[in-house]
Amino acid sequence: MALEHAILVSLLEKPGSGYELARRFERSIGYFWTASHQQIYRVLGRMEADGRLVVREVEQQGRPDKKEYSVAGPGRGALADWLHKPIEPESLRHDLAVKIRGAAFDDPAALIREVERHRQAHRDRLAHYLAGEARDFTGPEAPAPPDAGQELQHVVLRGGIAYERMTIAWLDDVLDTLHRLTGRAPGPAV
Amino acid sequence: MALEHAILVSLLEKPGSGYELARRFERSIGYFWTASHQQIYRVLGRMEADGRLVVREVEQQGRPDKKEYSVAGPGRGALADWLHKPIEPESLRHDLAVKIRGAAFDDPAALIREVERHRQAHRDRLAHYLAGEARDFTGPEAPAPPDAGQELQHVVLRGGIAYERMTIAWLDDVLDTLHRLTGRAPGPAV
DNA sequence: TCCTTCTATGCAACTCGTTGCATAGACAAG
DNA sequence: CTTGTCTATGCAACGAGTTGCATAGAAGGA
Repeated sequence: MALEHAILVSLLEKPGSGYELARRFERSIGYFWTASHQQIYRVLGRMEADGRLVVREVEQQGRPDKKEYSVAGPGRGALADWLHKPIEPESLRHDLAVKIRGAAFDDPAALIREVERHRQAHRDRLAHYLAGEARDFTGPEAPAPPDAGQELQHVVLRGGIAYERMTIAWLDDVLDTLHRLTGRAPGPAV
Repeated sequence: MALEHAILVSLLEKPGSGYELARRFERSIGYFWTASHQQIYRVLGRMEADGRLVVREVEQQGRPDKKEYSVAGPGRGALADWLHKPIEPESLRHDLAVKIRGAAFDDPAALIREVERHRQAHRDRLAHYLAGEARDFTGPEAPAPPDAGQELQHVVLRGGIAYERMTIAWLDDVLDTLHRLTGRAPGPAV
């Protein structure tokens, strides 16, 4: 149930509504965890019922009212418990790799466009991460000296950057392989 | 439902029982997709009911009988459909990153052991992958020249190797950061 | 006026994935 | 002869995650 913990961390960094959390999960938190708004609202409701969060109705001008959540004592305790408990090193779930291996039973050439599309998506993400890094950590606007929270956010972001760079390089390798196979043996190869 | 497709690919590479598939998902297929035996048996049953797989009872000596599954025409068609349909670039789900960011609200030093443990697990996986690569692709026993299927399996494995190397380097970065924070500001830092 | 977009919250139904448990044949060690 | 291990299959219950739909206030444009 790591979504709960990701929400606790995000709300400790800054209280917010379900809608705001959903947007954070599209950017900074989204570097390492994703969630849809339906999931977030459901979990927020449960955590509030369990006493891990407190909610405050906030009236707004020019917008619908919102419910701002923040972390209660038991929520902080639950997060601390989880932080002190070992977790299993996660395993990959990589659809594209399944496709690549499946291409042996279809037309490898047909996969080239798909791989190029993914490569572009990763290039876009990398650019986005680098822009965020410059804005928040390495640029002239960045706070100096950073506190522990910022150091930790930065090292997580560096992980995202390393991941995207590695993935782009690997997709280049995949494209080379597909071109080689296509040149050598056009059409289905089984 | 990529598990279905991963099973189809694996059974096209070589027919097998649920038990055998579960073991493959602990090794070669497991480089990029994981599944427990319960999940596999359930999906195998459904796919057989849907006519995507055919099953054959095989009597064995010195072992319980097994059910050997292989891919039927409709299964191959379903795989081809999926291969030709674009998929979304996957997003990460990285528990450890949640913990690292959460450490700002706890004791960063307490995380060092956990990160070291993960680092060791990734080193072990890397060694395992490299051994597999030498055995199947780059060593003297490897088939030469490889066919398309082997080329594609190899490039996927190279992706796993690149991922592990990247992750180990990143975890070193994380450890440096945690040591720096611990030396500078022992105890909780919020 | 209607349409769209953005903010904001939520339900219902379904599939996917995990956890715990159960069964059972074959074989080896003690 | 019991215990443990490996092979082999499976159910039941639950929690996690996705998809589709619904509602509603505020703002801006056609």
